[in-house]
Amino acid sequence: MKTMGEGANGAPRRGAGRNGMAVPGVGLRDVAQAVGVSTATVSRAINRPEVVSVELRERIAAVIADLGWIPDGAARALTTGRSQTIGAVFPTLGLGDFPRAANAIQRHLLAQGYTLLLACSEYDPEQEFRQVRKFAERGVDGVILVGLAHHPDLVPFLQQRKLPFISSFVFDSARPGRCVGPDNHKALVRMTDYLAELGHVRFAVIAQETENNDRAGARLAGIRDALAMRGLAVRPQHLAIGTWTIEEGRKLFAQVMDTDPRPTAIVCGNAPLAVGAILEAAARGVRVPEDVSIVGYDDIEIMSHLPVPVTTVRVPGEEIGLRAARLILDLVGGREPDYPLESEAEIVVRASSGPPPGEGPASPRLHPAG
Amino acid sequence: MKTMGEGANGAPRRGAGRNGMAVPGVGLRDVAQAVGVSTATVSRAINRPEVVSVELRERIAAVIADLGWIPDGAARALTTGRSQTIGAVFPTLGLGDFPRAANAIQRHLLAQGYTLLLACSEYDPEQEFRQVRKFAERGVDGVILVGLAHHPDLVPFLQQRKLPFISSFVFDSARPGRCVGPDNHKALVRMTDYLAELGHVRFAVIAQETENNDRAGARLAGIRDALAMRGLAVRPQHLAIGTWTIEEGRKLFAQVMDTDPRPTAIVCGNAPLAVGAILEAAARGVRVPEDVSIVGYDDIEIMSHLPVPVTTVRVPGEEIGLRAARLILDLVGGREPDYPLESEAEIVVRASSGPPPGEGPASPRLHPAG
DNA sequence: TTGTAAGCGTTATCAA
DNA sequence: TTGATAACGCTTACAA
Repeated sequence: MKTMGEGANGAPRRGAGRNGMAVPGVGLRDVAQAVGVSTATVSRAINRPEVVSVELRERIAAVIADLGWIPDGAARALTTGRSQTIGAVFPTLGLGDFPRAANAIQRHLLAQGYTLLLACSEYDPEQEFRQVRKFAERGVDGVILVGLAHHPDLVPFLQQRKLPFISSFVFDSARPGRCVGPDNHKALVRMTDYLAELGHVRFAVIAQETENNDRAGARLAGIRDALAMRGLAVRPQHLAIGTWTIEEGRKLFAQVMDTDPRPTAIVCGNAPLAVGAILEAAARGVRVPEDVSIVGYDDIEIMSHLPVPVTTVRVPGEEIGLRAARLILDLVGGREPDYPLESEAEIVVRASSGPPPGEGPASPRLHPAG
Repeated sequence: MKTMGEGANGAPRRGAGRNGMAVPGVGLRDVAQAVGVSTATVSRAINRPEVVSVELRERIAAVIADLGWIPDGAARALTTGRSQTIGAVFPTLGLGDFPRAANAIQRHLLAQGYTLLLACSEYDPEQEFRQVRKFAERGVDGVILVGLAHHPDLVPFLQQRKLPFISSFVFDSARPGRCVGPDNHKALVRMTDYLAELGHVRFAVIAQETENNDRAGARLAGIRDALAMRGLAVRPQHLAIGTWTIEEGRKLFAQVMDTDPRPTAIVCGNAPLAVGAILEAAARGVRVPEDVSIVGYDDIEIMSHLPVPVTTVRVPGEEIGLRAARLILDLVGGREPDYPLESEAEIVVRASSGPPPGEGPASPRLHPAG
């Protein structure tokens, strides 16, 4: 068993350069050597500059730039126990506000010196869990999730490892401080109330599967609860569950419209479904909102540009992303958030919603799709 | 100076548990101790199982599962010099095929045990460079870029560090083996030829800024070259440059249509611009394709569902993502790719394109927008 | 303000 | 097939 002997002898410690990471062959030691100081000093110069004399600090900076040295994140993570890395798992990147939020998260993290690890669950809890495990392996300092419904082992896993995590795109007053987003239930209560006040009583819902999607579930519950307050309910044949494509929206729209009695208002659970519904209505010659009102969820750009602009719930994806990033960083840093975590989900009223057809002088209903 | 003394004495080496990474307090050593073997053996059991006796391998696996140990990526990266991590910088996640491709990359990387670091450049070369430097710091094993136009220092930076990198969403026969994607120039030559053969001679183009976007530049050049072959050119007032929103598409459509003579065919440089153009045409009562043909780029779902389905260039984003992932992994592993790197960009003809209005019996042109 | 040297949790090189 | 142990490149007490 021999001693470490490292600074002691200028031994055959490092040749021209091993590969390793950053710049092949240039490490902290080389910088230190070039400047003529110890590695500790160089390290301090980057991490706590105020503690190093100005003159030295500048000399060090010059050499670092000159050599093009970049600190090795792995080594740094190993010693500090922090990777300066946050993992986020989204259901998908191709839907609604997710890309916007991902972008915002990434931007804020970068500004704070953090890097985002991004993964998709494809609405599969197993896959989500797998991604999170991978993140843990990569040593992320925190995890951003979407929604509250996860693999049963996921939360215990995170807790056991003392990994801070938050849920985004949801707000649940029961879990303050760990959620950022809108209250999905409340948002759809409002939307439903809005339609009910317009006079609608026959509601149809076309939405995503709620199995592994608590947000979709909360929205559906919001509709039901708001209707129940008025003694109303969605007829079974007026409830159509599917995926999140325009194609699907067309299909489900057709499905709920081919019923008797027809609904007078259709609430769509996500943006593509709403787009599909609007487009299918146009294709079938169903007038919106004269024959039927259609409302959506998520105010993506197309919503306001369709031939019939769509009344929808505006979820501030950008804001949610920013707050999610701030919150997880605060949690990682052991700080208490002092900003609002619930995002207002605003109802944006556009041309696609109006009073039901039977309103006022009982006008004969058209059946252009028949 | 003292000796390492580690296995020698069961010294006060590790208490109940430091924080560090993975599971607080359980490391490779703990597993080894629990099984009653050396750390080396446990390490081998995970990395080269075939070299460890079956009996032992199983015992080790059991203990690992039991203790919930997850190898520390930082430590692993430090010793191996590989982080099992790939960085990708996209211009944005909210446009065309990027989300799809990102998704595909991520999926393939995960399947190979890699993790994706994702960042956005927002079409800013400075920001792209910054992101790449961050990646280098994190020790990524390879980098996926979009396009060929970058910050002048970017490629030298990558090369100096011997970091493998590829360009996606482009194909340039001059740089075989480092690009995956469609030949943007060729795609628009084809599209332009298609329109020219329909009889069009007055072309308008509404497209993105080409400053930091070689792909947009290549597409524009494709249009110009194809026209030049026929002795044609885009009139200055028929060239409108902007961003990538539906709103912008409407505006630019209006702009090029408010000219005299009007174009008979409008080529849009990206999907939102095309959507905007189609929608604005509808709003203005301009008939498509009777009054004007409109074609786009990127076959996102909405393209085929608009009131007038859009003729467009279908870029196989999923395929590009998958190939990008394979290619960068092959480069990292020192393998030669044996699969095609150029993706066919197919022209999908839909209702938005047809012969120019003046064709055949010189019919009087309508000016419904006037 | 700077230097010394002990780790951080793995992998990998020898030997056994 | 397994074990002992020296790195890996950095940060951080502790000393000076």
